[in-house]
Amino acid sequence: MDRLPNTDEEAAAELAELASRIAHHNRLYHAEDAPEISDAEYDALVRRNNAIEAAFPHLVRADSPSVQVGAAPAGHLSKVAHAQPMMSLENAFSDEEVVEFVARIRRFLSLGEDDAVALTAEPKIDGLSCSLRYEKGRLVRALTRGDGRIGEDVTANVRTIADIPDQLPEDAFGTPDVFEVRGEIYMAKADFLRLNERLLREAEDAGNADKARQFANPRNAAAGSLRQKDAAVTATRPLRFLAWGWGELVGAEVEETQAGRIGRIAKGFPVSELFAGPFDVTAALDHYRRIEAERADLPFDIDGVVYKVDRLDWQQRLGSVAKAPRWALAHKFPAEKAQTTLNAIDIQVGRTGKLTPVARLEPVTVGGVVVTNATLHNADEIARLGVHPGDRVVIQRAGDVIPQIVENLSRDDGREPWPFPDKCPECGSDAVAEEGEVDIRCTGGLICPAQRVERLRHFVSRGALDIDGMGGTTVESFFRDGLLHSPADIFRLHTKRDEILARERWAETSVDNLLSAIEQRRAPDPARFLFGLGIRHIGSVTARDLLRAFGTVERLAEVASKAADDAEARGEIEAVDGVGPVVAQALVDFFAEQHNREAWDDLLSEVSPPPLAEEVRDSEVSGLTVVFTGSLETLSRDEAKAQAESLGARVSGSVSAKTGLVVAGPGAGSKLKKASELGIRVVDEAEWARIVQSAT
DNA sequence: GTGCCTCGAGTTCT
DNA sequence: CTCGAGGCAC
Repeated sequence: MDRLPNTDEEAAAELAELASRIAHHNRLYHAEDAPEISDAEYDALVRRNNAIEAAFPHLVRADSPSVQVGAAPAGHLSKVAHAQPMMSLENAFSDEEVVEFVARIRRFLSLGEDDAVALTAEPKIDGLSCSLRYEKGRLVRALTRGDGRIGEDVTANVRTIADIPDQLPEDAFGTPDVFEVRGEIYMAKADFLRLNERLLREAEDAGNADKARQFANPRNAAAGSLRQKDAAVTATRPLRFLAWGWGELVGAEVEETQAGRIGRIAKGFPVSELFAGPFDVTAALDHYRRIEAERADLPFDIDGVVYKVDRLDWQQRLGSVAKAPRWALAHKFPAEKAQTTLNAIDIQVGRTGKLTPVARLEPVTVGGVVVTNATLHNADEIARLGVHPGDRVVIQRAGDVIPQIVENLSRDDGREPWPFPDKCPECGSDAVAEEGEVDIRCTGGLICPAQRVERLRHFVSRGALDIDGMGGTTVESFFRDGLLHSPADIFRLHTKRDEILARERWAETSVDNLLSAIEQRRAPDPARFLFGLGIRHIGSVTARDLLRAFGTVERLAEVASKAADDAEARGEIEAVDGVGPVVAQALVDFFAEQHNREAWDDLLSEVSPPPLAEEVRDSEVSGLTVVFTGSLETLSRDEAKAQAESLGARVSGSVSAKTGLVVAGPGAGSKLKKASELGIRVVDEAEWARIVQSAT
């Protein structure tokens, strides 16, 4: 590193420059774009900044990056890509599934009768996964799991956690170039209770006990505490850490087993006392039961047991499927259940007119959160459960989140089934099920205020026009107060500036921001625009496929109108990939409807979606059909597909004589075999990245 | 006609 | 995230 500045002037000037450069790179991370510089270079900037600040403490700027590390502009944390993705785990809910997991591994590795698959087993702590990156033994960055590929930078906050050392102990680790330790940040149950008491006391002292912000459960408390903007607040929160794995390793000593490497990590980090193995399946399941028995007495919340294949070379060979490794499994404890009273069954009307019954429940805590609503899906589900308002029901949170009613304790088949309405509760129109369908829909169409508001919400939603400052709640309240009736009205809101200003919580700046965000959408992406219209069966993917075929929304409308009585036009629509008779009919119906035509013309008098312009770069795969197979490690399927399309290639799911290139990741099977039989070029993910890079 | 696979739609809570 | 329906390949 360069020498430090000698004078205040030099130091101040360099700090100013560093502040602006670091802020610039933070913005790039935040925008989720490919950063311009590597993590190491970024860290060098931050370290340089900190070194100068240490020498010239009186010059620390108000906007200093050291104050803001981990805190990007709007109070959000900056986003950084993981060096190696943090995968999630496949779940199992029964012993049989665990046995099948091992059998699958045996098949995959073609093991003989005598080869035993040894597993480790450890409790799965209910906290936040976090990856700690040590370079040359020093902690340089801590990221949350995020979506697995990109996490949130919580370095400054993590430095306040006592369980996490700043420096890897050299006697156990040496000084590897890169050593990423992964584990769980959590809050112990007792600490959680004390924290809530403290928060309540502090609120009382401040004279607003009723506004005390307490946490619902230890997991939320840990998440809320870690993701603080101000690391000083995190420092006052009792966070803890348990290591369970690792990420990128460069220049580190290599072990042969999971247990071996965890053993070494344990020399620098807390590791669960219940980590055990290697086991055969029977012993692993015994360990599961032991942990389950101790569950209530453990100092922290757990939601299952994780098994991992002990041999690291086997882990390597097994690779991963989609987002989860094949060599690990989370054996979950049975979902927590609770009893409560079904107070009422309300009917919600969705944007397609679907009537969805919702159970309003007497609030009850299940799995750490208070549940008050649960969907009942449709009339069939109500009949299956035989529920009526006033019944006692059993609910559970399935698949970790969404509450569902699993049993009706007051079931009495002598009763008439709950009368599902045959009129829309919002507009009074007939509500009927279409031939062969379970769902009951309001026939009111645009007469129905619920449908109108839901369609407007959909129009501005993130996958559609995505207008900043115009969320679902805003749309709803504007609609209710008559500022908006149809999508086109959004683009006429500028004539109602004073009315909006008169509303609560709308000041000059926010109104101006909203209006300018709306102006930015006068020429919306045509595929998002089409998707936003909410035509049945036309989701985001089909909308884009249609525009690829027709170029502009005007041309699509023309063909769809003609197709009502022109077989040739209909054929043109059905020729689009992924569009069959049902989707084509939905499109035709939409344009045949008078209201829709009027709304369409009105809307197009305000906005002009340009022709679909997909930048197609020339590359060695232009015009070819590409097939992705096996697991992709640095890309999601969607991204890979988007990349291929941006290179003018088509993407297909199966290998045939028409395939031009196969991109195979680990675990590729039959498709890879077929490709080699047909003599098709096969490349790995790294080679694919090169092809994408070299496109012009 | 049968069986994947993909896409659309609806949903809970913080 | 999960379910069901639509599309398409075999």
